[in-house]
Amino acid sequence: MKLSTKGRYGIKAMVDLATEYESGEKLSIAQLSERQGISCAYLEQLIALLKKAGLVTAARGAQGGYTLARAPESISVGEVLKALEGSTALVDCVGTGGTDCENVCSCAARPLWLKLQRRIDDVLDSTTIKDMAEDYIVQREHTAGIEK
Amino acid sequence: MKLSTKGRYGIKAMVDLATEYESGEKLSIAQLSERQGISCAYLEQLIALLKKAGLVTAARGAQGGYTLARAPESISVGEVLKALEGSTALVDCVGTGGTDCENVCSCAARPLWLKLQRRIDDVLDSTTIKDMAEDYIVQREHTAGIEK
DNA sequence: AATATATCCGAGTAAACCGCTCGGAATTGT
DNA sequence: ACAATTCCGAGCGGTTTACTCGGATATATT
Repeated sequence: MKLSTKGRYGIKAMVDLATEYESGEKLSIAQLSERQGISCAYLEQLIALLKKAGLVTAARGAQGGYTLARAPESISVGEVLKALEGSTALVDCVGTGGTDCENVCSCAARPLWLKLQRRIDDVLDSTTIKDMAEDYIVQREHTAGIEK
Repeated sequence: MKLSTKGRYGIKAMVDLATEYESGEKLSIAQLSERQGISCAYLEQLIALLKKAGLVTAARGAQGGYTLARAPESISVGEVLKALEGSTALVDCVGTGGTDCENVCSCAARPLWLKLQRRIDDVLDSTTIKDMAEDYIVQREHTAGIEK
């Protein structure tokens, strides 16, 4: 029942990209990797997933980099997680893609999984990358203040 | 972000045991395995975890078996899951056992994980094995009716 | 045109985890 | 004594995780 680093790192990268959305600045893998403390080569793969899902756009070549494909307030955390992990379903039989489980209607646990999944998706779908970026900026400034 | 079979099978076994709690009947691994369609040898391991956590009590020897250690209404699903999976935390840094993550206060994602975890634990801690057993019994009777 | 800087892409890999099996020791009712 | 059980540790094939690496491709700058 753990979230993998894919999900965690990918979210962090998206939040970081969101902080540059207003200015339109691009961020390269190297920059993102540096700022978030994630391995370059690995991050590259995660960004590829986000790109495939149409969440970020890339500019190739020198001075290239990535930007958010849409406004951060229009991107939900759930959407990002889905792009990275394939699905946010805790149990296969409550995923959006239906189920292979043939005894759904005699499974004692299914009502619980459904309820649980609904709560999870509530949070995931109602939180946007912009919400997170705002928290992040506040935190960053606060930390900077302490270090002075 | 998947729940393993440990958690799923273990919950099913607990629910099955709950249906026999009133009568005081024991269920052997073989019976549980048969009734829930889970491999004997594997189920044995899961039950061992539940026993270690004090959720079931065992009677050894011939005519032995397992019973719930406490009333099913006093056992939350969260407790069972914790015994089986070690923790219900989606991300290590929001687990009950504190965190090893040294940059908690500069992590953009932590507020999200905290919120998400709180929602999950709400559901898990407020649902009891008895609740599930009741659903299960209703379902069983309904299915039996259809088959006639 | 050359070069440096990027993204893109596929392959590989060590370690952990999952889901499960097996063999046998210990215990206890009949 | 015997059969039915729980108890316990070890093993194991397959998948996933969390990476790394090497090189092809694109492009801004000089």
